[in-house]
Amino acid sequence: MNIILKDGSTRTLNQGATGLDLATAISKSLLKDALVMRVDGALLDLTHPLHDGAQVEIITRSHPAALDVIRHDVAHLLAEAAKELYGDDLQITIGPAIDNGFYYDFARKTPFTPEDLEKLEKRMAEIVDRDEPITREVWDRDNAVAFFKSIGEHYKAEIINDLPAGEPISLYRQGNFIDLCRGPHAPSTKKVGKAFKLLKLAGAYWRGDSKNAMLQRVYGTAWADDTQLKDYLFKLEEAEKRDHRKLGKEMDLFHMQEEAAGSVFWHPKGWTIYQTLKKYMRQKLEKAEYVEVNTPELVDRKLWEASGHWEKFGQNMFTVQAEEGRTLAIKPMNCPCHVQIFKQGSKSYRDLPLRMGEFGSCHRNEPSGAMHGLMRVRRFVQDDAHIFCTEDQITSETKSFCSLLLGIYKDFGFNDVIVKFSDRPEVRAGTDAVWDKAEESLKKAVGEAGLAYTLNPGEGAFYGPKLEFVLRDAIGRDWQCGTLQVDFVLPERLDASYIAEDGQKHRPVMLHRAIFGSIERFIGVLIEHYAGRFPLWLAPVQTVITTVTGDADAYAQQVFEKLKNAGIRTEMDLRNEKISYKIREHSLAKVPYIIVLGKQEAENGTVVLRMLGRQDQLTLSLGEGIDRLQKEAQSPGHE
RNA sequence: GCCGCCGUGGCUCAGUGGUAGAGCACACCCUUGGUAAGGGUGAGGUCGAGGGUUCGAUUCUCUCCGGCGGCACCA
Repeated sequence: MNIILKDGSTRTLNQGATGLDLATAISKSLLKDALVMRVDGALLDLTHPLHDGAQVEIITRSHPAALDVIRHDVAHLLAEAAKELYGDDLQITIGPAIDNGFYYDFARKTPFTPEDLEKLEKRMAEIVDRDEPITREVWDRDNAVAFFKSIGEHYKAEIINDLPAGEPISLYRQGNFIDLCRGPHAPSTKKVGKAFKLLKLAGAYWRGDSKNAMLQRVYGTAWADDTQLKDYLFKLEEAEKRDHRKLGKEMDLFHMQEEAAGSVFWHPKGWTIYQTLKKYMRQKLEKAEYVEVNTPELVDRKLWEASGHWEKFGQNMFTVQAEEGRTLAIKPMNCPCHVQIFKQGSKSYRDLPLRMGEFGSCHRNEPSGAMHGLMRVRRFVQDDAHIFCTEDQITSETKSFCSLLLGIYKDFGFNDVIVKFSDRPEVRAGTDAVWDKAEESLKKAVGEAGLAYTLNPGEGAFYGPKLEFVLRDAIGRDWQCGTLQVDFVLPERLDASYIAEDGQKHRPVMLHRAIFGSIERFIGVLIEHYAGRFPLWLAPVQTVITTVTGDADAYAQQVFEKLKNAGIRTEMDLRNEKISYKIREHSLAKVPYIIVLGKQEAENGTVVLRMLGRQDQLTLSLGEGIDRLQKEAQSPGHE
């Protein structure tokens, strides 16, 4: 029979030949590196028989498609090792490949310990050395269920029972270990290699449902070779160094404490960043013709009942008992209040689109386990705004919002932005007809804005579909920050209207939108993105003036006053310490410019600018120095 | 909220069934030194909170609170 290879050439093989036979026929080195193969577009085991006319690509370990196979293989190594070590007390469940690695969920009464991870890892390496052949078998469904039940693997039996009828039940065997699995897998455990590492233990619900039993999940990473593994582990270390919780403490930006779990105590330096960002955003919004408002934080539950929040999200709202049994809720979002402002006086179509922004303080009672530094808090401020517009204006408003957002992200060096489109969730307000309309308008608008998007089914807000804007930071991690949500429901529920050209009352559409998302979270992202080394315009302390000896103190005082008057955020360090000591300290504090002054500078009226992390320095006249700093300290897009 | 781990001076961490240590930071003194740690002395902790076991608990145990890693959640 004839096999067509990737380069278009053909090979003639005997009837019934497998991928292994093909690889053997091509070259020894290919056979050595081959893991699986792609036949007519589908990944298969190399042991799978080929058919005449098949298009075949052998996937070697360096192939991009190999990583998932390797990770899946390693998950099986882990399961085999776990069965061998803890078999009496342990059931296997599922173990897929994920980004950068894999996990395996086990049901076991005894909790795993970190020492268990070491033991498991060792055993996995032994299994690789054993070079156990990995073979595929197709079983009859009932036999498979009975088999897994007989060996005490009830989770596996349940999975098989739930597989759609007609789906072949394939089992993979390696050594004494047998697992239900779709495959494909490498031909033997030796081929999987040892570029893996077990990383952490965690709990995870069976089938991802919090009503189900809690399983023990073991996470690991796996790669094609040791270099890739090392690179990844290095990257993890890098990410840890950038952790905003660690840097926030080191740089004295903010702190949290248990008396206010989930809320931030902003220190002067952190608050400077916060205010700078807010000021920057205000400028941008003003230019984009938004108006800014401010609304109450305590609002009667009646309004939340009317808006639908009480029913859908009441559990996450903090409430306060006011006099006479009146219940107030601390606002979890600003939209109902904005509708109240919109409703004051009568609105004409001429008033639309009305873009209403607020840096409103919101509280949400997040579950205790959800909190995470600045990234997930109970009290935060959004750069929130609601655009009241007509249906016809959805497209143009979405387009201009997208361009505003992309421009702003660019100012922070976020040039990679992914857009996700989330459509109707199961729990929702509004009729299907309204949802059809909302989803359709939003899709059209994104298309016209020229943005590609991926679909995020069922993830929309309860009142409407949404766009989520995900940015990629300096070390390649994704953060969801911006959002735009189309809402036909809230104006209806809260009875907002405007008078259209026909003289009749019409419902406006609301677009809920944010660019930073929560300012708290955005600062967290920025700290990690910049690794604490903020650009000058954001740096809480822009320069520190420090002297070589006390002789220059008087001159330093002059420079300090001038810089302050020029609006530069400056600190002075006249301590009786060696200059290298002071430079080290301020460098570690990530101050962008250290200004070193000594006798020479005092005599010549100059300043020496030392940029963070650089050895070379700039000697300028005081005037030039101030000009330079002032220019660089302006926020992007400043006029 | 769920599973596991953790909670010791301002910070990072060690340690023990007989009420505690290190480094850095801090204070004072000496040192006036030109680009990433000069030296000395000193002060500082009811060992997360509350019960229990014990002659005695920071240490063992339970409950609670908070943090960390995930899961679930995320308007």
